[in-house]
Amino acid sequence: MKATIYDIAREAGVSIATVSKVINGKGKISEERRREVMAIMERLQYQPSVIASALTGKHTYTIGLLLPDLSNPFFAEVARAVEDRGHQLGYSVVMCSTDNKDERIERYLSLLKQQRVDGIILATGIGSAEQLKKLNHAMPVVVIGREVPESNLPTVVADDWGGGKAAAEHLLALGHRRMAVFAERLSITSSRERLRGFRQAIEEAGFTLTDEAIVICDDRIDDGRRQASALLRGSDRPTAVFCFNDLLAVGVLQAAKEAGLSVPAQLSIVSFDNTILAEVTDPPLTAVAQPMTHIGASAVDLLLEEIGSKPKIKARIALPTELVIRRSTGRIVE
Amino acid sequence: MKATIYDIAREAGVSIATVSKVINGKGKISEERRREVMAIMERLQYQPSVIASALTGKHTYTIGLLLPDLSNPFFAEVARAVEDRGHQLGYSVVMCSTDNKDERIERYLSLLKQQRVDGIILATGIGSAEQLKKLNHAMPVVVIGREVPESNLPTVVADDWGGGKAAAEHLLALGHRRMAVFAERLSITSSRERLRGFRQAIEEAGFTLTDEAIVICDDRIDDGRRQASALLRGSDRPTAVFCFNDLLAVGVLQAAKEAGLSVPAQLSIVSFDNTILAEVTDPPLTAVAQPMTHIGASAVDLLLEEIGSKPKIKARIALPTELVIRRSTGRIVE
DNA sequence: GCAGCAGAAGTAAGCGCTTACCTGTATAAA
DNA sequence: TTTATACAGGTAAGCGCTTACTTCTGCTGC
Repeated sequence: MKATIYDIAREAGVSIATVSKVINGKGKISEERRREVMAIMERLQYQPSVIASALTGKHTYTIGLLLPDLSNPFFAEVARAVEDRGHQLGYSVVMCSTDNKDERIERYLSLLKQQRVDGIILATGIGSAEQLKKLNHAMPVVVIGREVPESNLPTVVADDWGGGKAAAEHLLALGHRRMAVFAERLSITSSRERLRGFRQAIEEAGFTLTDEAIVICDDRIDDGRRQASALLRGSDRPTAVFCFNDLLAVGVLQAAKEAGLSVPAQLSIVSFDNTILAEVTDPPLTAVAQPMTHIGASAVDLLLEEIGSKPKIKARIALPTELVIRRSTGRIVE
Repeated sequence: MKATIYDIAREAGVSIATVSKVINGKGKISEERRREVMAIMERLQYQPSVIASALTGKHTYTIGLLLPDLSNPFFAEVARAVEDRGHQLGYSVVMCSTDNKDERIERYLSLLKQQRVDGIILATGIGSAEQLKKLNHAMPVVVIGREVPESNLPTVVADDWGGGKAAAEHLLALGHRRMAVFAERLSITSSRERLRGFRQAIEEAGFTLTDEAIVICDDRIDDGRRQASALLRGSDRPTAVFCFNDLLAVGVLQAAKEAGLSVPAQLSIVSFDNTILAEVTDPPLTAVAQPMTHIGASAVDLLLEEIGSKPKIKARIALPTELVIRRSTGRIVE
């Protein structure tokens, strides 16, 4: 029913080796034969089987993308970029939303191995450097958005430190002194870097950021809101908060409104990521923009390099962030 | 380097057929042997090659999902659901953002065929019923969110008609009479159904919806905003608008604010989809909710049924929508 | 006029599995 | 004891490709 290389060969009166060669542009084939064969492939709507060719030890032209959640706009955007760049280069990409759960990660990894994907892009928290090394021993891996200290894996990250710093400087320039930070788990390097940059700018300005001012949240709107509600209730509430992603920022914004605080007159909010959410709230969010498209595309490029080349130059790409000033930040109006 | 079925067989002192049988739970194998073999697979970290088994004429355990854009929250949500259900059933899913461009659709389809995916879920506009039939001739297809009149393909849709009707009834109950509709291309059935439901409710109430009140937009915030700006400028502007998705609704909301109109006091907005965007705007949007998770999961179920069974019962699933009332709708305040 | 060679094509051995079919053995039926 | 029979397992033929190697022509160059 479906044409195979044999059908093409028979129809063209040549051997399957010849057909294979014209498909892959290898070996010496006369221009004449090449045309004939191509014409027949066209006529029979022949689609070479990636499956079969993969079995011969080559590539499957498939890569896996592990991320926490596809329905999170940040990751959706990155995923879109990975997909685009991948397809552009002839690769399919298999998406895996892990919810950051070890069990799911295990399952997906196993599935991807069975599918013999050519490599994996990890944008999700995976256990130890140890595990990662083991994984990388099995197949090429590129890590997005996180440094894995001792793993020496190719990585693409945003300039988290610089982003944190820029956020602080912006807020300082507006006269803010009492600030809070809403962070996801500080176990991941990107969060720590954002915090480090933020704190450094504050200290350089001669102020301090106490540990109490750091709130750890789940990566969800409602958790941001819940925790912000508590924080904003106090009389020594901050005049500005820096959120480590848009979801948290939305939560904080909602809490502020519920508490009757006007943004930015009484509370300034700086977010991180700059997904579509930042444009849609009211006021729209000042945010440290991550180059999501760039991140995704770079990860693919790195991965394919890894897949293709022997010399394994473990690259680490850091992409610049950019502070996008919108209306959620301003001077305090007494 | 990577263990194969031969390695397992050798190690266990059995034939590869036996190993294959224990892997797939077929044939008669003594409990004892089974355990032995399993233990060895465990020890050698054996991962059977889906590639190889696919070649034997079975499944690749991969399905393709074609959608317009992964970074659109609506589709991201559906994609997440498809992915979840798919993985749950042992399938990988390959995402393809088509931007609704024929050229991209073609490329993806060809890629998916070469990858020999077991089936395809189509959530994107594809040309004619003709093309679809041809595609379905090549492999199982399930269509999401659209009826394809003469194709007789398994389909999962939301109750668009009911959603449109509910939107109108809500607005009518609030006293609105001059209403506009912001729609994506009316060439797709779901848009037409929403419109039909909306119009029907209006007519049943004894009013009419003129063609001038129907604005066709691209599926983007800025296009919604641009067109809304023009519409809201007139003195005979509507008091309520019904948008066919959240992106358009956000655009309309932004335009309203720019025009100095307060929502809902001077303009009510009902959206469709109920993605995260609807919760995040200010005011949050009253919206006809689509059961995105349910849609995605059902599509997978339908597809796997299609893949597995001979008798081909072409199902058509219509899932209920639900009006979620938030603060973007209300009575006109003179 | 012939060795040497490059160009063009074919041969056949796998890649890692599944499966139809065959074999050998212990048990039940005759 | 002989024969049928279910069990447990093995044999080997592919699935649709790639590729190292071989073969056959027709030229070059001396």
